[in-house]
Amino acid sequence: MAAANSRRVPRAERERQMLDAAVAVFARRGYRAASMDEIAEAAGVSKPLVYLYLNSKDELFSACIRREAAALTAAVRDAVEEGATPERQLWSGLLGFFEHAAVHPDGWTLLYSQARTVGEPFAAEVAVLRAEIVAFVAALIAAACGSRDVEAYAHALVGAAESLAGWAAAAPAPAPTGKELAASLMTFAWSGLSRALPAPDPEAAGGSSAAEG
Amino acid sequence: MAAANSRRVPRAERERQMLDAAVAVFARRGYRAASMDEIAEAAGVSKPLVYLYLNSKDELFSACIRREAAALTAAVRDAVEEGATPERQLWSGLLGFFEHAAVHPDGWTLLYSQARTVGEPFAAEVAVLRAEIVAFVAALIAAACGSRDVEAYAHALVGAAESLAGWAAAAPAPAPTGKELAASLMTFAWSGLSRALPAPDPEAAGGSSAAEG
Amino acid sequence: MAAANSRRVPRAERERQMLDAAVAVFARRGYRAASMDEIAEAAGVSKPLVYLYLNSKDELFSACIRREAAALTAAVRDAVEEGATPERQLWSGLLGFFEHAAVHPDGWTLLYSQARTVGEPFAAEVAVLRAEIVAFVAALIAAACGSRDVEAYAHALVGAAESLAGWAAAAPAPAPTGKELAASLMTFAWSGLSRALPAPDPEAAGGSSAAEG
Amino acid sequence: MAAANSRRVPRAERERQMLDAAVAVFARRGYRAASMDEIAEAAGVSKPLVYLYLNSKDELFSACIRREAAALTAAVRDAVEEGATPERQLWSGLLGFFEHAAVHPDGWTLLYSQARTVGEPFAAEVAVLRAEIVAFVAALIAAACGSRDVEAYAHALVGAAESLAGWAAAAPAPAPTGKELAASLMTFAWSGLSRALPAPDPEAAGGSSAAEG
DNA sequence: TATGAATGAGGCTTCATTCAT
DNA sequence: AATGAATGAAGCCTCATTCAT
Repeated sequence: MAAANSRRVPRAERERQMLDAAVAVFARRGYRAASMDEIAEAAGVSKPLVYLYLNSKDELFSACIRREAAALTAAVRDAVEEGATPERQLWSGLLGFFEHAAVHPDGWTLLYSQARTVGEPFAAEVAVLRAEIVAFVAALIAAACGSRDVEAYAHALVGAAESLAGWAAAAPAPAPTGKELAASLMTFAWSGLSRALPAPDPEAAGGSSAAEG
Repeated sequence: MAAANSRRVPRAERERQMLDAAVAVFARRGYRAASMDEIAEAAGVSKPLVYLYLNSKDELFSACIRREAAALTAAVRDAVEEGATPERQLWSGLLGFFEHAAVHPDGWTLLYSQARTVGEPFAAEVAVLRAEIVAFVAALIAAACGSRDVEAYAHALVGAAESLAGWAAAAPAPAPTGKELAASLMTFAWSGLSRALPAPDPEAAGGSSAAEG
Repeated sequence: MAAANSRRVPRAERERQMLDAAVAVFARRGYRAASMDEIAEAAGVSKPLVYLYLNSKDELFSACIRREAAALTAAVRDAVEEGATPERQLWSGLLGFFEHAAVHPDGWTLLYSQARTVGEPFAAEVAVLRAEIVAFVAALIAAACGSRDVEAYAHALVGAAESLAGWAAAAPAPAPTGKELAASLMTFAWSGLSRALPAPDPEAAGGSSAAEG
Repeated sequence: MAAANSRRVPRAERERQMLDAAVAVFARRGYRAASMDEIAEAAGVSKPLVYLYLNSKDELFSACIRREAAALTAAVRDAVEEGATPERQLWSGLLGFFEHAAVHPDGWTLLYSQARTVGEPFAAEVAVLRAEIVAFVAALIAAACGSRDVEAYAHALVGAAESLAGWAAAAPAPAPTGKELAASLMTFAWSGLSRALPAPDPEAAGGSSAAEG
């Protein structure tokens, strides 16, 4: 009824379809409110098949988290320009993050909103992911500014990025692009952290919003 | 059995007990996973009494949100030094926010983590609260910098504040104080927004005057 | 639908009704094939009430076993004439056993047929009960005959009693009475064990079938 | 995966494998708790093949009962020394029974414990088997003693034999041998039934002649 | 001969909610 | 003001069974 799937699909593809459906439903409803019935229908299969392949609601949710976390970290890792200045690395990482969040809003919501509020053991999985990101950002900040209080700054920056991603996802039609968001956040934060910076060159910083928009 | 409550408590007091219990349970478990049984037991009353006073799980949750939102906005409003400079207003508001969040972790979790992830109609109530805060911050930013992109900056700042509050709540024993958090955030953000600031050391940016006490 | 129970029954009585129904259903269907739906209907209550009072199918089954085991051991213990000769004690115990089994066929079936074939942990509970009975019988045999191989004889005697009880339960209309069964078994076994017995006096032995029938 | 079975096995062999697996699983778990999945895996084949050959769980269980019942009756029939005295016939039949039960514990459990507790129609099949055995024993008793109450005695004797077989199956390491069990039971019962026997020592009662080997 | 893919039906359990006192 | 007794509805999960190859 949901999707006009062809019968007799190989297992790997079915699993992907199920995970797609599950991510969407979990993101929209949350872990508890999502029903396996709804997920199965969204995937276009019967409930027992979901259990045959993914064992339980817990394991299904966990598989969703792991898949989306892997996709997000891969997107950011691939976006970061290795070898560039810390500032430029941060810029490119933010850009990768915002663009991934824009393209995969369900995955983003799953990680950011849902998985963190569900109790253990899921929250722990996401906490690890977030801690890695914070540590990465903290390292960049330390490399660039040698600032004290690096951890607080990193948490603030990550929180700001998350907030902007959520804002953009909920924004009406012409939502801010990833580039605009990254530029805003760099302007907002970076020049504050490295207050010595003379006149933040748009190109060096990754592009100010004025130059890019 | 849960709490050795005396029988025959006046209604207002009983309602407060119930809301206290409900906020704690909702914060810890989330809306769906919280059961009316657990809430009633935590409040030390029978379930029918909870229904007699608060009508339904939905209304109970809504009442929790409203009470905690009112408490949070009151705390911030009371903390803001009216008539001061925008910078100083922001500093004092952040301080009020962090201190309230530290003292009322369940209320903070309820608003920040749980109410936002539950579907409508609750998310809307919290979204309104957040929008008000963002608008207030945006106005301060505009007054101080005349910056374009004010809305993005406001979202970033609010997200940073939320992230720091969550970090502090989860931090081990000597958690950062509200003052430290506010100072970090002001340093991180404010001096970035008004790049012209001469010597943005934490004290100068965070509140140099009598407000420190 | 099942029983025209009056509403609002005190808990203790409701629990008894539920256990009665559960013993009957478990005895007839076995643990796995019995459904909580059928038990609830047989008890004349809704399923949630069964769970409210008895927690789970496992615990319900366990409660049935314990209740029926206690009833059976009490019936046998009360029937045994303490201080009498071993032979007479065995006779009176068998009589108590057969009469209890005849009056409580569901309880008997539950213990003898169903609980033993279900896996752990239930089988262990019944195994303990049976071991106690075998030990009691073995002691009587030893006291009376000083026989070697007492344990094997006790197992044989208990098995014979169980078989006779099952036969009587399944027999058509004029089923053998407890007295007849006990007399048959005493004739069958006792005089074999104490082959020295000269001419088993019906009264001393508890009554031969000819004398009693 | 379960058993490294070679592909393309002839049907008769495959059916035997399946029945072996099914008897083991049914004996261990009971009819309801045994799953076709577990049976198929234990047999080292896929589930559809089990259905192709044996049609349904009911028919599979029925086939198991019939095979094990036939094996048991064949074992007893082959063991009985035709033409010998009733006493000797009973002795040899018991010996055959105990030895078969010891060698085929799963088959024995299936017939004695599981098939009888499952509802119709299986219980009827086993009831027929048991009735035949009881009738055979009753005839021997009648032939030997001319006793009244022959049916009760036969039920008692069969029950005693079953109990001893179960005891031996559950006994620790040096379990009683079939010969020991048969001797105990003959001593216990036979000399009781025919109280006249002069010196019913186990050897005399159990089989004094060449049958001992 | 043999199997990977798939499902309708049903069972255990929990929960928000109400009734009668 | 307060509660013990009770239930309709819904969710997670498993199982016997079949289809298409």
